[in-house]
This record gives sequence, C-alpha cells and structure tokens, in this order.
Amino acid sequence: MPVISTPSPDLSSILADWYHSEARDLPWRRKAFHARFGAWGTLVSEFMLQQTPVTRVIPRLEAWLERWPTPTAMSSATPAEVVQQWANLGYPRRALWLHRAAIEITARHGGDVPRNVEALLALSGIGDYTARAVAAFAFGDRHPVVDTNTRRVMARALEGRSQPGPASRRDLVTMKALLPDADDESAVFNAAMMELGATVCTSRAPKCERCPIAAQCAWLSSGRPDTGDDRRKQARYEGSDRQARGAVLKALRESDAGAVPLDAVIHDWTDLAQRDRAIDSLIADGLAEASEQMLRLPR
DNA sequence: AATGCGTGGCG
DNA sequence: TCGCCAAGCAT
Repeated sequence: MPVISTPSPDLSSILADWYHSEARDLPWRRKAFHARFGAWGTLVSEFMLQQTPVTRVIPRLEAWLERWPTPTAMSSATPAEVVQQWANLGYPRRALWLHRAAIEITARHGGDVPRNVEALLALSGIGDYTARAVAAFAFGDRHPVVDTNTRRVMARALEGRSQPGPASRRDLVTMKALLPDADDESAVFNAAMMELGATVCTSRAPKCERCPIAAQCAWLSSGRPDTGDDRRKQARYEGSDRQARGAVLKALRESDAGAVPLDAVIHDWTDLAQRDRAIDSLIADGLAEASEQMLRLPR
C-alpha cells in the first residue's frame, strides 16, 4: 500500500484552483484592461465598486475611462462633469472623492497612481479596502484585502458564524495571516476570497454544495447554525432624507439648462422641510451650489 | 464607534 | 410587496 501519502492541499491552493476555473470574467480582471488603463483603471473600478453592485458598474466603467484615461486627464474636469458622468451609480460623494484623488495623484505623484499603501491611504476616498485592493490587484503586492465578502468567508470558515460581526481592523490581521508567502499567489488568494463570498458564500442562501472549501468550513461542519447577526440594519430608504437628496441631484443631472430654479427643485415633494434639508446638505457636501435663486451642479 | 450616505435587483 | 443587500468611506 502507498507509503507516500499525498499531502492535503492547503487552503490557498484549493482556492487558487477554484478561482482559475470558476471566477467570473470581469472587465478589470482582463489583461487588456490593465494594458489600457493601468493602475488608474483598477482604482476607478474600485471606487465604483464601493457599495455598488458589479452588474451596475460594468456598463459605466469603460465610458468613464475613455473620457478620462488618466488621473491627469480627470484632474482638469469640473466637479459638475464628474457628478454628471457618475450618473446613478449611487453615493455621489464618491465621484467627488475620486475627482479629488485624481487631483492629488497629479499633484503629489506626477500623475501616477502610487503603489505604496500609505500613499494610497492618504488619497481622498481611499480607505483600508481600496488602498490594499489597488496595491494587490494593480501592482501585485502582498497585502490583506478585506471587504464584506472576505469578512463573511472568514466568519464562516474560521469562526463558524453565520454572519461576520461589525467591520474591525483586526480583520486585517486575520486575513494577513492567511496570505500565501508569494506576492502573486497572495493577490490570487485575495481575489478568490472575494469571489467566493460574492458568488458562493453569499449572505443569504449560500451555495455550500458548490463551495471548494466546504470540507474545512467550521460553519458548515457544525450544521450551519444561525449565530445571529449583529450588523447594523440599513435604514429605510423610502421617505428618507437620502431619497430626497437623490431626487434633487437627479433633477440637477437631468437639467438641460444646467441649473434649476430653487423653488422648482422637486416641486412636487410633499415634505418641504425635508426638501430644504436635502438642498442644504448637498450644498454643504459640495454636490450642488446655489446662486441667484438657481441650483446647479458645482463648477 | 456609530451614523449618514444612493440606487436598483432580487427572493 | 417589501426588506435585504451590494468590492466602503469620512466624520
């Protein structure tokens, strides 16, 4: 009988095999995409993917990059143009932050997206996730990339919980300990953990029968217990201030004249105090400006 | 550290 | 129908 036992493959090689055969063919994973747009392409895709689903980002990304193929190109745009191009991707402050980041990259880094995580973190709109995603996926460096997907996979596979707890910087430490030693393998590991969480180890109705690491999952082996969910619930959108802001901004984006009379902005809105609140807060956020009783996108 | 911030698809 | 959820960030 066999004297030589086959070593059981480690987590990272199982995930790498699975990733290479099962991962979705997304634009930002193509070699041609990196050849055309470099790290800027990765950075823009990551901004758009902050809380906006992949399927909604895909049709908007290429148009953005064709209009502004480099940080320097985008740095000379106006906020109004950027917010307009962002359209209905949601959370329009991200468009302003991306614009500021482009200006900062042009000023501080000669127009080249920095590779260093500290430098990336110093840019507007870039936090722990985006900084390391750019460093790992655009530059191939070894950093723990922690997002909602990897946190859920770690919570289930490692802790046996049905949902992760609130996001914590400790997650970075946990993820880093799982990374393979080699830079390139570590980038694949990050991508594979995210892909697994996005397509198999989903928040609701996870497809454990299709999971490549089912055999080593603490949650599955203990019978998928409901361990509770201490994540904060999302506030209701219907009737919210956010909905009012969204309606005002939509009106500004769609205004042919580029400006709307203040008293005509979402004129059919029933809660007038809420409408005024929305306008004031958009101005405070730099997403709108008022002059001569007109409201417009910021110039 | 808890909150506020868009929008739309899906079960 | 309607609540859940989505590659987070700044304050």
